[in-house]
Amino acid sequence: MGSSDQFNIRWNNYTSVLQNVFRKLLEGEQFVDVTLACEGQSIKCHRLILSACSAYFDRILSDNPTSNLVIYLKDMKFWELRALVTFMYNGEVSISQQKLPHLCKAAEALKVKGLAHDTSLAEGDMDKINDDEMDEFVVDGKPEGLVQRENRRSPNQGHQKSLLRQHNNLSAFAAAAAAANRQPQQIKRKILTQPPKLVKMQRVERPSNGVGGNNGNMKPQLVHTGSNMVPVKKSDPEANRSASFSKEKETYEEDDDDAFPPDGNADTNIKEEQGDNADEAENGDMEGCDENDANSIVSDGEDEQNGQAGRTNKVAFKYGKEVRDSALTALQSGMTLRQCSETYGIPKKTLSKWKTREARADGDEEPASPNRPFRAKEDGPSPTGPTGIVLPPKTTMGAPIDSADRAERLKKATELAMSGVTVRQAAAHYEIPRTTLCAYMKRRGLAAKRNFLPNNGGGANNSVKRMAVKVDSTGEANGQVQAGNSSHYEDFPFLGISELMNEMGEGNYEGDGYVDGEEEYSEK
DNA sequence: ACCCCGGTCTCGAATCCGTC
DNA sequence: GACGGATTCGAGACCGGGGT
Repeated sequence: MGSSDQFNIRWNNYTSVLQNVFRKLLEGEQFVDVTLACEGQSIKCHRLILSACSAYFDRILSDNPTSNLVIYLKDMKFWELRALVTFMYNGEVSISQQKLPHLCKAAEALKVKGLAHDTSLAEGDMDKINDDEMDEFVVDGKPEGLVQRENRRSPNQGHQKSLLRQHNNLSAFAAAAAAANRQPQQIKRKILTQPPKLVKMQRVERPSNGVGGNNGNMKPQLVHTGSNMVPVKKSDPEANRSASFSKEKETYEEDDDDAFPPDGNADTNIKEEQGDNADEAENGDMEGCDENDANSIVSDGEDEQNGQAGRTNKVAFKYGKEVRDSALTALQSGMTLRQCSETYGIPKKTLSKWKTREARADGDEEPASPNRPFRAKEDGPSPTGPTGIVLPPKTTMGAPIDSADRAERLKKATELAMSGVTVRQAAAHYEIPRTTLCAYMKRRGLAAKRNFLPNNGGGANNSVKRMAVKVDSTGEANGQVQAGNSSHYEDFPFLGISELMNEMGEGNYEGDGYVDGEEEYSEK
């Protein structure tokens, strides 16, 4: 590569790191510079975060560069405020279904990005805030008497807990970074009264499975909490202690609104994650099963290289991978289950299961058959690609094919697709569903350039040049090797996948898969 | 040790869509 | 019409935990 080539340096877990930082800043009340209050209680926050995640707060804070600003939110329940703050800092919050409409209305009122539909306040709204509401701010005021709220209880009294998750609050954070630089000067207290218009929430069910879904969708998503939810018995006095932000998340039980105590805390139970990896699972790495996540390409490859049927990080280990490995090592070295359990704080049953599974894994068990192994059809004539490239002879395959054969065909089809034959042609040639081949290539960071037929003469081999394009999380070329760059076309004329991967610095691709030690990327 | 459960995650495949 | 990409859904594997 030439010295002028551009490199895109990416911090794969940037999102999760920032999320952890945000959470710690909130927990420790470090650098807080604004206080939100309602119902006689308050939460110390950061202008930067509020401004980034709420168009409403953004405008308020922009107009009031005051240090230690205290904002009273009239007509808002403290639990709503706390949940919204949690949402803005963590990108997600757990809440009972029956309280969901209340929270969403509050989010709409404050224009919380990721929860409110239109997070950008219309000009008219801004004017209204300034003219009508800001005028009502009073210095050193106390919250007015709570207005009797209308009965907004949803008719749906389901028992399902839900998890609201925000996907893109970090981008909003970056966009509003300038707000952090506003220099506060004086202390004021203000009362925010009537919030902006309320918009009925649209409930969007998260697919129970699948990788597509609504990733990146800013609409509120209702996600069922999983086994990570730790139920807290009401009888447990610890469970009823005052809520604080020193915990990963908060679970709001399904108490009636009337049951809210004055301090708004008694119904707030704490969900505490028990392991580091649980945190990881909650963070962006697995966010919405986002196949487009920057980590996906990396982790995918790693998963497949570890020989565990591509299933290492599919579910985060609750007790942490290091703890798990240490415990297993201890067991293998002769430590009893009981001793190991006491040492690592892991239930004996869980340890036993780990041990059993580890033994199975070491036994070179046959990998599970693919979910839907594509089956070979009867042989047909070898097609000729639109570019005139003569396809290699078809191999005779029985049906169904085994996993090794399948992997081999996928690999060869990929090479073929990268050599100047269309993906469709390559897929058809090796009897692979086209989309399967596309997904296979995508997971390896290989995207076929659009390959339309030449229309202005020239030999097929000259008019259609293909190259590998390393794609980033959004599916766009990340600049390492840009498609459409003629100079790069010169650099990579008709390179096979092996040469391409090596040329792009991926290294160790030797035609038999990505070589990591001895392990080829394997398909289950 | 085995089975079951609810939940999570990945992959394969079908379908739809925009582009040329 | 051909093409590649995005979306969506079903299937299967694995997780921790509980029960037997």
